[in-house]
Amino acid sequence: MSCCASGDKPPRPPKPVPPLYFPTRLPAEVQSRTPENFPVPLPYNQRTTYCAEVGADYVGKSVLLCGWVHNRRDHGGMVFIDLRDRTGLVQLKFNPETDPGAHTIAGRLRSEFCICVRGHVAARPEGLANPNLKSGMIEVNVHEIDILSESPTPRFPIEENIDANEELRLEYRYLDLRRTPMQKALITRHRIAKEIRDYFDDHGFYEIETPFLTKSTPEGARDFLVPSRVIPGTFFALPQSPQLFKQLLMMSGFDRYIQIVRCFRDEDLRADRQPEFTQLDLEMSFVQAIDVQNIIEGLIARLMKKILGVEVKPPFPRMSYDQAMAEYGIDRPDTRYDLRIRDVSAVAKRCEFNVFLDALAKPDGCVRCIRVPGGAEMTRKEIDTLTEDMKGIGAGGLPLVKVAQENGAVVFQTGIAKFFNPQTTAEMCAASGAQPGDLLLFAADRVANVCKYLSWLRETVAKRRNLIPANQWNFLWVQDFPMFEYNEEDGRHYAVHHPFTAPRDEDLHLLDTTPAKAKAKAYDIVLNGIELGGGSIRIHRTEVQQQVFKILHLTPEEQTAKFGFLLEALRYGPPPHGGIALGLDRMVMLFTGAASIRDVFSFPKTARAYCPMTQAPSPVAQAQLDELYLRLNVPAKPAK
RNA sequence: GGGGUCGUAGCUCAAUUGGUCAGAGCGCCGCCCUGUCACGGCGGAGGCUGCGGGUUCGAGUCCCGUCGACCUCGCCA
Repeated sequence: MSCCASGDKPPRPPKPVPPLYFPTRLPAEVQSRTPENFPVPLPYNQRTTYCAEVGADYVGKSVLLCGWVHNRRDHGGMVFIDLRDRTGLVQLKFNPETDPGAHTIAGRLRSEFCICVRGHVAARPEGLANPNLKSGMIEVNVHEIDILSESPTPRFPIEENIDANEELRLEYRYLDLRRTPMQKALITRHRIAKEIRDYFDDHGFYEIETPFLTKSTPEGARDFLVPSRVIPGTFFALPQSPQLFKQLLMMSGFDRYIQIVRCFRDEDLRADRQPEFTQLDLEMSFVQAIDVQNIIEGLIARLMKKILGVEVKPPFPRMSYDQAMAEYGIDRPDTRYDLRIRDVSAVAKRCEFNVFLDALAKPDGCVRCIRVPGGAEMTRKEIDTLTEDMKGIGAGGLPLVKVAQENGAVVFQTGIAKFFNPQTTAEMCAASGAQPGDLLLFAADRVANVCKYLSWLRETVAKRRNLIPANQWNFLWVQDFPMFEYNEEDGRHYAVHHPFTAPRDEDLHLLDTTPAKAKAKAYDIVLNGIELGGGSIRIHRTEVQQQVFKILHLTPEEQTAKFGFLLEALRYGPPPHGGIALGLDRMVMLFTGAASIRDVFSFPKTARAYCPMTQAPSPVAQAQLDELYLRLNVPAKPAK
């Protein structure tokens, strides 16, 4: 863009070259001595080392250090500054008697000023070492200082632990990232990524990039769309994953592929979800599930060892999807604690409790429960809170009984105890394994809801009652997922994993007859109840792929329109292949102990996918819309 | 889209049933202080209680709406 309205102006004089350092303004009496004390700016490009690296071996040596003012302790005479960089802190000492010029400037320093100092390193006097600092044995006697840039007081302190509100931290993300825990998280993230690349390089994988501007996928998450300027009325989608590209790379014969790759999904966010996130994506040719699992187990063992110093020993336990759902109510069970789900429908059927009876009358209705050992001690308040929270996730309520002993007989108390007679009480105890002192929590509804409620209860009770052991790393493979899930509302099947997942060989024939019964060659890797990733062996035969598409209600025309390139590629000698994708962000989160995925992103977004720092997303100029042939259709807010 | 928690000084929070309730700690500013490292001492500044309505003699407090943050259900093949 030109800023000149008229063309005939004389050439502007060249702009003065900005000084290499922020001019240090001194009080008059000191400024007059500047040429003497500070003949040239300090050569900040010749840094000796990082702050926390200055140790006993530097004693007596001259050092040049750069960093930020972390803290100032001004005694009127002596001034101490903690200088901070990405390694940590070092104490600077300004002595008015030996270095009056530097001392005067030290008086002007404020938090987060960026400075460069030269001085000599001295061992701290006896008894004055600071054991909390890595460089606490020494200090730097500063002779010269340059203020490279100043800073207003930050809206929140740059400290290890802060409780500033997160929106504010995101608005000033660059300041938040100066904090040690944030730096540690991103540095750990780097180390994990590097370790991953080294590992796969060792195992003969090639990292190959795939497009971000690609084709919208019909199923799965909502796509982020990018309009094409060149072909009006058409759109790219940002990839939800490089799934098809990596399969095509197998067809190209690369045999072993990995990529640490950004993926995009336009869905509502959570504490462990961002709209753009990073996957470790891999694909291998001529493999079965066990081969992919072996590779991943090796990777995880190596990461755990190198990053955390923890030994884990493959192979990891395997669990079928059916078992996971039956015992844990979820396809990613946390096996660090028990609280397993028991089906008690048979006994419930004979209780005069309408909630149970109504549930059992429904199609695939059931009554299941979890037994909380010693849970009878839970207070009324705890139980009421639990009940309220259950309603919050959609349950009608929380039927429960406390198990007690009276005159040598086991009895139920409180809650729905009155619906049990001695006979059903005994049978319920047998079915649930209940002992006196326990609490039984029930859910009665259709299976899907019961699983949802009880898996939530399991996790919540375990957390609230501190049943989760610390420092335990329970890796688990969940496998034998169903191929499809039948949706009653629109009367069709949906892929549980994705439409390219191969059925088990022995279930191939079920695709013709009862596809809902077919199991897939799919596997998820779960750590402590968190899904780290999932993968599958893919379909490499055209006719099977077409059959699966058909079950998914894709007409041959739709198949061609959406996946023609894949079906075509499958004609040209595709190798059997399979792979997996792991959520890198979640992995970093677990390795660093971060509470939120936002803490392992450099610049994350809020729950509304908004960036308080850049204020993205934002409106664009009409001209930009015109260029893309777009017209907005934003509904006005309904007035009330 | 549903449920929950929250919004008061730069930051974190308090303010009894609606009634001297505009408060504290930290931070910030000024002065003093030569061994601090959560330095210390004295003094000071700083507020549209998210925003908009309503009830009331009176609202930070109650009601309605709205905006935003976080958690969660749906959603995320």
